[in-house]
Amino acid sequence: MNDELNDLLEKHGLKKTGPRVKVLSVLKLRDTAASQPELEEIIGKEIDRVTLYRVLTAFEEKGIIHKVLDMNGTAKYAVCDSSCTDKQHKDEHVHFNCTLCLNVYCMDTLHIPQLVIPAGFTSQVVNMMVYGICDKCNLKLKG
Amino acid sequence: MNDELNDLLEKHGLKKTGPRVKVLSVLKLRDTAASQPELEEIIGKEIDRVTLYRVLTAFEEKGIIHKVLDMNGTAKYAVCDSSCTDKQHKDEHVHFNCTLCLNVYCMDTLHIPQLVIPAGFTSQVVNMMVYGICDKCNLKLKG
DNA sequence: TTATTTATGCAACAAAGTTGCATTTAATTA
DNA sequence: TAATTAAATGCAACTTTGTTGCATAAATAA
Repeated sequence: MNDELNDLLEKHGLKKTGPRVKVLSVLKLRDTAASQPELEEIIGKEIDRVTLYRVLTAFEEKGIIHKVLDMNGTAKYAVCDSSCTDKQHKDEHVHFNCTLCLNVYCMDTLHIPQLVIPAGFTSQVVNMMVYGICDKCNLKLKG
Repeated sequence: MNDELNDLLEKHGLKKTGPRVKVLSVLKLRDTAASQPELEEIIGKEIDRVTLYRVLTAFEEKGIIHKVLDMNGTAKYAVCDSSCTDKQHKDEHVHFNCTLCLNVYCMDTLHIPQLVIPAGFTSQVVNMMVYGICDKCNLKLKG
């Protein structure tokens, strides 16, 4: 696993530092996107708050992770599909934000429908977020 | 115009207060969504910061306006279609966030495509945001 | 192994949003 | 119309998320 992380960092031209390897390993293991405050809680004070923000920003710029805003406007990050680069993010999938547990899921299989936008406007990126109850919370409610 | 605003407040069971009429009149005249900080700048210190937040929250709960998050995670508000109520928001249209002027437009004519979401998940609201260059900024760039 | 570039940690700051409480105002009722 | 009451406002203080500047430390290159 550590080799994989090192390769990923190297491939994107990032130095292999403690904080970067740690953050990347945490994100890789999750099935939901994580915010800086969440990572801070998971990792603890071994990594500085500001470093977390900078690591996340660096990863995003290099196309290792992508950013999604949750329903509160908090930035959450998830590991990108391996085809992402610093030139182009291929995160054009739908995201799901659970209104109970607040988790954000990448719906990798759901890709965003094409839109015809009005003349005069130019589209760069399209974002689609479904708010609702996730599978785990639904189980808790019904079960 | 003032009659119209009063009617709107009354219809939704809200007292007609100075701050509410003022905020509603400002929002009605705009073609882009406004955040609390923007409203604060437009209106000035005649209305308290906290009151602005509370007025916006009240309007949203009653279905007079709807909330959209811009690319920075800041909440922006726009007047709803008249068919909105506190029970159901009919703001299922696409929003456009200009990456230059940061304005958020309601694309009232573009409605959000239907999605089939995975089993186990329950959808409540769907949000679709297009990021790009708006018509006015495109004119400035090309003209 | 040293030099150089880059990343980290710390402190301080900034913006957006929230909470508690006293005061004022709008609507109600007498 | 005046008194009552419920709700809205203003103010102060606070919280959370995110940013900036700068000195120190660590990773790669020479």
